Amino acid sequence: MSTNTTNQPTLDPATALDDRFCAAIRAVVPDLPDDQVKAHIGPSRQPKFGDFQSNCAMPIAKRVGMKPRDLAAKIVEAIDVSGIAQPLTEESIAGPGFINISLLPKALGSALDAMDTDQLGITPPTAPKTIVVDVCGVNLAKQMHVGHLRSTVIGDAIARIQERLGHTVKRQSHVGDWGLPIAMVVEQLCVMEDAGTDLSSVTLAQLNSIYKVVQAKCKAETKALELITKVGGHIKAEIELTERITDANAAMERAKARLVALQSGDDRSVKMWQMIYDITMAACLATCQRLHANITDEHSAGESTYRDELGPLVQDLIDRKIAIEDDGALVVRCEGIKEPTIIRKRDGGFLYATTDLAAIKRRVEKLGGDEVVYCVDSRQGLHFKQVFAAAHKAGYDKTPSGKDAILVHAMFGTVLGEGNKPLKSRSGENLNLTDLLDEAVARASKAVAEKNPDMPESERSAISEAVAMAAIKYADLSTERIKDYVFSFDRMLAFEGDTGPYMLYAIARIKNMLGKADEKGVSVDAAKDASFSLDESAERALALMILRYPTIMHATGTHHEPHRLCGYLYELASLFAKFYEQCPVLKDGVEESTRDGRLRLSMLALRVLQDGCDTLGIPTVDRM
RNA sequence: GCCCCGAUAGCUCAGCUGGAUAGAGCAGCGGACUUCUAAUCCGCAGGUCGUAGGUUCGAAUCCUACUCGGGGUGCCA
Repeated sequence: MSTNTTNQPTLDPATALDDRFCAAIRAVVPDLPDDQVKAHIGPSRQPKFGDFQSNCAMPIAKRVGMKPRDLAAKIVEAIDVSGIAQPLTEESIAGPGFINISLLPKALGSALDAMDTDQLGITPPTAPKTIVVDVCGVNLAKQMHVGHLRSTVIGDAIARIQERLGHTVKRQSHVGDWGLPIAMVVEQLCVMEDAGTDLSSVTLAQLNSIYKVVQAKCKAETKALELITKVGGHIKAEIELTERITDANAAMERAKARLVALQSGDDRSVKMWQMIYDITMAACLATCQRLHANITDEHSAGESTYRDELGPLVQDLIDRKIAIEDDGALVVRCEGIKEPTIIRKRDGGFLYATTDLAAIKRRVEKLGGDEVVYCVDSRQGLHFKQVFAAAHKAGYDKTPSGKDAILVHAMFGTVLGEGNKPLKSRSGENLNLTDLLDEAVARASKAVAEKNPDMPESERSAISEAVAMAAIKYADLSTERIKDYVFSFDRMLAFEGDTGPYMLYAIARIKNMLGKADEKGVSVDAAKDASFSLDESAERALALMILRYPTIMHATGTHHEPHRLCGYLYELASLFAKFYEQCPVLKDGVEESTRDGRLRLSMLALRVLQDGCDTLGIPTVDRM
């Protein structure tokens, strides 16, 4: 595949080389089918081999029955790389048939010039798409826990990346705000109010404990009773259990009745529900804001908003014989999936698959999604496989233009703690996200205070907050999302090596340098027109890395894998640190043209780092 | 039982969709701050890429089987 599949002019010299190589291949092997004309251009693994290499000779030679080195020789003879690279010769061919390429310094400079625009080489797509991203997904009356961290942080990053690429993004938070569990809480609050409890200042933490209590209360331990009855002889235990089950059943009945009342719009039930909704969302959206996740009220699309769409949807599926009755339940069967998708229970109730079908329909038909990306836990894998297949069978994935929308489950693994077990609090419950963030900030402020003893308290706390969020978000984003990852404060906030703070440090250093330039009377503005300084190997390495930015951004977007961009930014920051050590900029004795050329290179590196962090949703700081 | 996912240095992770001698960061050892921020940089050491086959010029990467770990699997979400 050519690197330039999106018909966008890319400034990466790799693209230009790609074109020249393809032309040469066509000239040398005219009969080769188009889909096999591939230049296989990539950056060199090692600087001694040059800047780029083409691996095209080996696969093509095999096709046409030539020796790879002979074919490479012919390509080298036929190719015209003038204006881009040093002329290619026999010497450029190495190993089994690699063709090594060194850019002309002039070409490297002009490629950087071309990239030095507001867009940093990422040009708008010729056909922008509308992409719906399912993020966050909190539940009413429940505090956010670590499980929500990934959906929020990764989901927001996926959304930002598509926005950066020039697509229209619509975030949707599928809030769990409907159904029996919520009705249980509503019922309990009604009971409490009847008993004279003042509910005007209830917090989410309190709702969370009420949620747990009512869950336990309604859970009938029928299995335990069966067991005891079977074993026999435990009359007392049997009576106790029977009583508890009777209580639980009664509580369940009241909850079900409350659900019916809520669904039919009963005034008091709805008011109580609204109160729970408001309290939950206020707290959760505040946490999203703290995480620098662009998720607000307007992105909330709770399950409750689909309530009037479920009945007609199910009827539609029945009418078109897509859904069939099976053992009293209504199911959709899809080819290649053993498990049927149940969309209506025997008792007539709908399930989460039903709501998700309605969500796909709305997201494609109403929101105009060409692509819908679900950033949800990998344990939902089968569920989404079923729902996507069912939606396709029903045609709910048809866009207004008649094409099938792309449905993607961008799944992520579990956050693990010590012993590689899912991260829990000491009491064994889900770890509260706010507590986790507070802990990170507490640790960050220690380090910030240590490094900056003279800094005013207000600035210090702002920096601590940003550094902590950057550390947590980078840790979450920088590994392949499908894998489980081990959460460790010590590693994240050691602030050394491959961490969020490393990136922030690189940015702060460049900004500081630019500030120093002003102090020294060196005009940063004037340096913006200087020609890049590219003689030193550290400068070239940094420049070549900068040029890869657009390509990396596209790859990150097509795969919905933020860790690709993280890895790139770390390499870029790392190359800048090397450049910083090896190439003095403002120090005495640096020639003016070199100084300005290095200033300009630093500024461009800064802008790419800043843009990359912004695109990932990682906050940055001016000092640290 | 069936299905999905994972396994790479002591630890935590990359490896750009098949390329040259498998790379980082921690931890360990040794160096570099009167000089643009040492939250940095340089060097040393550390590997049977879970196992066994296969595909080919070439495999951590693709195919098959197995082992171990995680998850899912008809009326919760």
